[in-house]
Amino acid sequence: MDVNLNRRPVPKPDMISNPCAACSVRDMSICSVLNGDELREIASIATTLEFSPHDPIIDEGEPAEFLFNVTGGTVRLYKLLPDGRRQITGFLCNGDFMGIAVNQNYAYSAEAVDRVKVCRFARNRLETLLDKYPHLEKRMLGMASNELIQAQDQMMMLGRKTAKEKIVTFLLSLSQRQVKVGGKASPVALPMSRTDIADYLGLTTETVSRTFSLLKRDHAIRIEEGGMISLPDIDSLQQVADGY
Amino acid sequence: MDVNLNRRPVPKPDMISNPCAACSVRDMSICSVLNGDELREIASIATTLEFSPHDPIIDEGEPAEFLFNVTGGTVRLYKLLPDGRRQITGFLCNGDFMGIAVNQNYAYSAEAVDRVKVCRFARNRLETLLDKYPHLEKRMLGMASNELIQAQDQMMMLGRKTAKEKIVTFLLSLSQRQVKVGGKASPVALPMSRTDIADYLGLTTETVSRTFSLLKRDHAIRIEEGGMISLPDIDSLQQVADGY
DNA sequence: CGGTGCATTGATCAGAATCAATGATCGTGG
DNA sequence: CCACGATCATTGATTCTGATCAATGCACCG
Repeated sequence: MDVNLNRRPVPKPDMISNPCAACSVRDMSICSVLNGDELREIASIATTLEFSPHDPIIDEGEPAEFLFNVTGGTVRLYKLLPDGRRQITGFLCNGDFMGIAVNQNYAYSAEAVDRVKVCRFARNRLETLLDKYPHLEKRMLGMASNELIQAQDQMMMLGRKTAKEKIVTFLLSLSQRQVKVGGKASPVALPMSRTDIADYLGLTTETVSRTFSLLKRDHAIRIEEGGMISLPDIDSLQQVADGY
Repeated sequence: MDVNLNRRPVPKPDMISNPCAACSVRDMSICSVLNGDELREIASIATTLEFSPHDPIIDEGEPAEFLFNVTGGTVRLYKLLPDGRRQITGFLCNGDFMGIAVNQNYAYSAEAVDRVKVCRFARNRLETLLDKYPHLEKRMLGMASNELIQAQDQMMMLGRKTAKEKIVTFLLSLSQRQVKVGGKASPVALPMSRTDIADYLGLTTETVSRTFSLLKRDHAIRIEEGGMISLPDIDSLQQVADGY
């Protein structure tokens, strides 16, 4: 997913005067509701950062000083129990906003899955902007609503679906996400490890692996070059995911 | 949707001029940020309704015409799979807002657990008010944030906790809720059935029942008059809930 | 080449589900 | 007022899904 390994892109002229205007994920992010001047203003409080795989981005419990917009790569959000059990609450990518669910302190941790680019805002300065631009605040509320809906689907998955249903639901959600950002539905990229998938679905790595093997055997999925997974019959997978 | 079975309550005098000012849950609800005039205004677009146990309040998939504030009783939010498996995504009570996680259509269903009172707003009229009063919108965003944090805790519970940990976590959350609305921590009221608890925790009724028996045997909980559950040692229960 | 980390596969186990029966509670009507 | 039925909760016996324990395979990299 945009693994820009070595060099960073050479800034184009318009990126210097108004970098956010040239942002590739602007349409999907909170920034989609901002006009040119507003974009310039938000650019002035934004810092772009890059993270390597496994780098921590935020730590649960720390003061919530910053909010983030993911502009490249994949981020995992997770919580830990004292004995080390981990629940990944979501994978974020292009355009996703990180830090809505925050009071004084972060309620979860975040790490880079692959090479990640983010846009970072100081919390208090972003809040000033929110006060100034109610339509930005409205946009945030809209994004929070969507996250809540997703969270409920996730609860259904964790509480009531079988291992097979979970895996298929997961693959379909990745597929839909790819479509939403303008990609193809079928060969799905899996940047995260089996352990990550397990901790997201409430399973173990072994069960994830076995379930993949099962789906392969039944020709419900096929492994392509570079670990991409193709979904030959999305409709029938959707039936499986919904428990029919 | 509007299943107001018999009669509605007789309004008291102050409820007529400004019913919301007298609302017992105002401090906890979205309305806490509104002043006298604003309260009068929101009152003008609000309808109070009552529901009996098991009455449907909203239906997943229906157009999201209304939003609600719970002012009494307990509401269960849930989603269903086609084969009938149910996941309860939350129990709402006094002061909770219902409908943040809503686009054009409701993303979940809601039913009355016991006798429920709500304040109902037409969605479009409430949105007009949100545009007019940015601090109300800010309040909504704050409530949405809190719901997201809760949702993440819920995911951790569903995905990674054992049956015993789930039940104890659940009891403690009820206890904390009681404290938040000004009640006592220890004898906890359980208005919902074992089946509801099971569908909330991703368990079966039998497992819920067995786990209660286990906790009773170990003197971790005690059943009081009227089905109230007392928690003799909240600190040690907290240890269990956190998986130590 | 050998090491390290990740994925797969196998064997066994355990926690919770399922199937089944009994018990408690409550509302209703005789 | 009691008896009956309905609903819900509890308990027991058994099954089964997914976890755990363990070994092997595979790819990447110094």
